[in-house]
Amino acid sequence: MEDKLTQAVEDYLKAIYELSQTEGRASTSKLAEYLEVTPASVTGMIKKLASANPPLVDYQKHRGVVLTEAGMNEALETLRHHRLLELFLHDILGYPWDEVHEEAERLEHVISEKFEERIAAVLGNPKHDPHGDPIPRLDLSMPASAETRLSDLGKGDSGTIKRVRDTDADLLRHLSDLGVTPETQVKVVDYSDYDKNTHLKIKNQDEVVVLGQNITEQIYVEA
Amino acid sequence: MEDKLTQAVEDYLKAIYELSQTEGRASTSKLAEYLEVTPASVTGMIKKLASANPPLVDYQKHRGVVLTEAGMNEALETLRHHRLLELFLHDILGYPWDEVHEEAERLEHVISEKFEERIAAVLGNPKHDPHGDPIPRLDLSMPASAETRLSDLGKGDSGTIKRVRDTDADLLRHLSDLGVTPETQVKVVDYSDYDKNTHLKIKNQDEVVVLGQNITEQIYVEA
DNA sequence: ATATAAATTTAGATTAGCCTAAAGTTATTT
DNA sequence: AAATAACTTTAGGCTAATCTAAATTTATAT
Repeated sequence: MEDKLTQAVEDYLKAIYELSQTEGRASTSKLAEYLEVTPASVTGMIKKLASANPPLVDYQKHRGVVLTEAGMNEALETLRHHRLLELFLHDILGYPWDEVHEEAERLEHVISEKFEERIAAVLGNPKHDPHGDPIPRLDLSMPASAETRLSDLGKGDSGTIKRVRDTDADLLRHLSDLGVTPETQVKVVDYSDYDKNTHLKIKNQDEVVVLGQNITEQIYVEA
Repeated sequence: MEDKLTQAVEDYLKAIYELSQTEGRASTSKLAEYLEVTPASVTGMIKKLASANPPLVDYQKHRGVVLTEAGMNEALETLRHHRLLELFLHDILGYPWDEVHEEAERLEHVISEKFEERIAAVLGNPKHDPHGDPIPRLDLSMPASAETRLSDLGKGDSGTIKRVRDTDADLLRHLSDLGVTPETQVKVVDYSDYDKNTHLKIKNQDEVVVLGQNITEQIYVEA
């Protein structure tokens, strides 16, 4: 029962975790899309996860899956690896913001607990990765993190950028160019109901930047 | 033809490289022993390597394999990853001498060229790993390294430890305890023809240590 | 030169994770 | 409540890398 998990299993658990954040449960098709495999492959893997010992997911046919306690722990462990690695690549090895995700995606499955422990120490047991995502602690509890989306702010509201979803490297590069990175203070100077565009004044910068809703929904702030 | 190699293929090429160092060629059974798989598995993989495009080994039935130019380049590339990682784990993350090999063994297959480039830069383009093994350069040429074995020294000879074979963690721990590590200066104070034991005086140390031939053959010195 | 031992190869299975195509289930619309 | 659309599962295959067991080849010793 205590066999080491394969990389594919770790990826599935992480994906189920991510999708459950917004959806509550993870459907076969959403998982297939997220992992870029066919739905049939997902069904196959889900069955394995559900009949593992201990079971890693609760599975009801045609109704998708939810992580069990055991599955959640594995997902958080992998997530801790991933986010520590992202920060390590950025802070210690000088990777740019938008390149850390891809490299961490491969390394996370391969590093030992010792490696995890060492980079956590070198980084000073950090709470957030370079995109502002919270890093699960050693006991797998989660540090608090901003839940207000930039898209929720109205005209005149101010806040500090805390977090940007990290899956799209192009978007990260774009935001970095515009100066929209964690800890930046911003103010919504205008909002257009017609095209859902947010006009943003960035502290210490003259130009006002305009962001579409698809982008402002990916950015979290603290008022 | 330009597909990325699998981890197993990289391991085979590296093993063939290592065995070829001492044997000139790599036999099926030696490879099987080295890689801890059955000879049948080796035969299967060897056929694949030989019929790859471009071929990675020259294969003659019942006569073992030799690396081709292409195979040699892949082997050296993986070796560069491995040895850079060992030094990185030791110098930057504070791993003890005897634990770097195992971790590097897994990471070497997964890091990108960027990661390689970054750690090489952080380490200052080093020529040797923590065991004294030479690190292939970016162009895959090899820095010079000591070729005289400690077992070749006679009574009264002195030298500086330069290199210890890195595959056996217990041995490394043992030598570390005894104070036999790279750059240490030593003198052979006695040699027993009967039991092939070397009696070694270590600079700045009172006790004389006794090493069997199986060990002194794994250690390289510079006169 | 024949028998035996050692090394190697062949043949056939196994496992993990993926695929396509067909069949079945659930949800939505009229 | 029937038809259609959307989603999910089943069934059967594929590839990579391994295994065991049997067959073959090479080397060694009488």
